[in-house]
Amino acid sequence: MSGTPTFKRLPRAVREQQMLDAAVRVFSRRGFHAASMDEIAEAAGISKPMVYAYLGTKEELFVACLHREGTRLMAAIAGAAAPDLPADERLWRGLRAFFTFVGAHRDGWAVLYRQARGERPFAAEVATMRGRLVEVVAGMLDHALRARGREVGGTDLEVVAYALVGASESLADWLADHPEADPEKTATRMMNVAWLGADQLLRGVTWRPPEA
Amino acid sequence: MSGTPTFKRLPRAVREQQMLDAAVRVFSRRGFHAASMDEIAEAAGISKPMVYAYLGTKEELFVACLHREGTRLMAAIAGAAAPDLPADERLWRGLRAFFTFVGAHRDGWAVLYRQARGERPFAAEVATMRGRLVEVVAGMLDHALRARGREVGGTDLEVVAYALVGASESLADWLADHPEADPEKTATRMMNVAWLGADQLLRGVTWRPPEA
DNA sequence: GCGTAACCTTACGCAGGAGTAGGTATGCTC
DNA sequence: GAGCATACCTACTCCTGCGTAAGGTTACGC
Repeated sequence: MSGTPTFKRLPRAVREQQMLDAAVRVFSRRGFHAASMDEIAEAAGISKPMVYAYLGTKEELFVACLHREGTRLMAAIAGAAAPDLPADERLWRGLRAFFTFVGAHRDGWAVLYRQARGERPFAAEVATMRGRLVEVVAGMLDHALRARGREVGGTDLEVVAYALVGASESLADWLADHPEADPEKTATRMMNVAWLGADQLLRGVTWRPPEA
Repeated sequence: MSGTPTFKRLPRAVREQQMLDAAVRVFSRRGFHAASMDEIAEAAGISKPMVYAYLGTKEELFVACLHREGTRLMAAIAGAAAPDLPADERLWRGLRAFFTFVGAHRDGWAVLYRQARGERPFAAEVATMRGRLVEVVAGMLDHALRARGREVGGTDLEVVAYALVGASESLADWLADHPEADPEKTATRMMNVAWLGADQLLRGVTWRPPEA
């Protein structure tokens, strides 16, 4: 029987990556629960027991996806935003790397941001990653503040950083749904909002609620 | 058999609200798929067939939750941000209403923001709601711009509005996880970031990427 | 050339959970 | 107080999809 000449045999490392690719694609569209292991196996061009043999249960497979995509994303950002640059330059490079990455890995982004957030066992994983990002941004702001001889409460700083990260994520999500949009231009827009606001804050300008 | 004297009979409208309350609570914790109709029924103090009789299938039940919580949220914001106020005042009141609502309806927020986003059939629903919000914010910015004799491209405006909404959502999510945090204070922090940045933009200040 | 290990398959067991059938109790109307 | 509609229940059916058992096939070392 040589109708379909039984696909080539491949070394484990290669197959694992193929499986992860397929899993990310399927998870991104269907979500964790609605995705079936059969569909993932088929998308990977392999049979189901192979997936179990190499990557473990469905949950472990999802975590593996999360780790791979998350690590790649963080590496892209960290690689771009060298710590010895001035704050605005660092922010700019980080943002550009971020949006470029999302533009080039829409599925991975969808898994990280849309699917993993709500599902009980995975949310913590993502939260930790975001936490590291927030810390970096907050550290950047703090550094810039001290350079200007000013100081701001830790929580305030953290919350501002959180807002900036959130805005970026949100724009990234917009980008993921608009394939025609330019990542670099999106990064510029984000930079406009983020930096102009942050810059004001750094100068000591603040807004206060009306007394009424 | 009067061990548990079979709970009181209640009119349909009341039971429906109890069921929705329970559903929102369960969906917010477990997500759409992981939540079981049995658990929801039990949380509502009722048996499963009643849920089907009143609210329909699981999917319809989820949509009903989405609608109720979404409508409440939008009403809270719209009721606070009267269109005849100056832009900053409007933004401030809208934000305050938003964060107050989220602080008081954490479960509803979790369903809207964490659970409904990824799941295929529901994401569109939420996207539409967010779209309306973005439009309102963009309209506000546009109005403020014209009042200062300036004008900005539609896409630019929309993207900035999107970023502001995203940052707010993100902070709201932070708030949902920090019961001790004060909604009003969070709103003030958000206003600081949003308005200072927006204000700069309105004045025509922009940031440009370095030529390098 | 032959054992052995790694790669890969078909075919199944089994659990959990969506949705329903069919029946019971309670209040409301006249 | 008979009849009817509405509120409510227990106890099923059936399907989907996770995870596995048991067996075939290709490469590689010696």
